[in-house]
Amino acid sequence: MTTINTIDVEKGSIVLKLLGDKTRLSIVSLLMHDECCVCELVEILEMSQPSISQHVKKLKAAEIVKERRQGQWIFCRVNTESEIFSLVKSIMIHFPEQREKIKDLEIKGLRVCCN
Amino acid sequence: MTTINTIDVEKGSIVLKLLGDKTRLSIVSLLMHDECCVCELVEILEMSQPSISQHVKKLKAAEIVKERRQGQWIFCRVNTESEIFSLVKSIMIHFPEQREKIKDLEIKGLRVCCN
DNA sequence: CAATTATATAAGCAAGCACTTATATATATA
DNA sequence: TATATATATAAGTGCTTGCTTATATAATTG
Repeated sequence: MTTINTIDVEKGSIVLKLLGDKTRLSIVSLLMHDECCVCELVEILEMSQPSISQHVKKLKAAEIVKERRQGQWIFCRVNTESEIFSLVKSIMIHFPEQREKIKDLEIKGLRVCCN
Repeated sequence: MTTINTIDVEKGSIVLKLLGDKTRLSIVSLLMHDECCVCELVEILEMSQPSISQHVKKLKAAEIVKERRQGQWIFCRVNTESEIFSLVKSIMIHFPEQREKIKDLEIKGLRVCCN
């Protein structure tokens, strides 16, 4: 029998509250399979840059996502080293993949990492 | 390869937002292994009756929990028939079991279903 | 160095939320 | 039928949240 490391309710509820927002859930869903920079998220989600920036900041604070700077861009990805990653992963498998959204960006020539 | 029925972001974020509250997360965690009536939740969580009642109402509206009236008591349990149950289950396995909380109630003679 | 592009931050605001207190409803029982 | 117990609901309140606009910072490029 396999056992899972449990997360305490206090910490877990913070993660769930953060993922309980459509925009943030979409961001994490996008990042599950690809690295994305903030400007790509702005493009895909059709939201203002400050709004996306604030959401990413919250996700980072909760260790749900990680950032990496490359030149003027900040690339975001899911923080797979975090204590809460197993919870995040368990949740995200229930949502549709977003690969096409990123494919669409590539087709439009708006994908940053293609430069 | 096994596939999972996906949930749309709109619907899923509602579930996550609801579970993103410490009290509601505790309620669902308690209900994962036992049926409980509202007054037992009030006792265990040490919160006011209206507050618990309002939380349960929200969980019911989102089809996370179900109710069953027996006399003057309303017994709550997790709605395992719901479309979103697989998501709920995936989440709840990450939190510690709450069986002892209910055992404690039994010891104190406050368990309703023992009557 | 000036202009451009990407991102972050600050301040303000309207909506949502979780509680409270007071009261209503529903069932059980003497 | 009156009282007690369980639960629901309504209204009020302060805190939180997600956006907006404006501005700051940081890296790039001509």
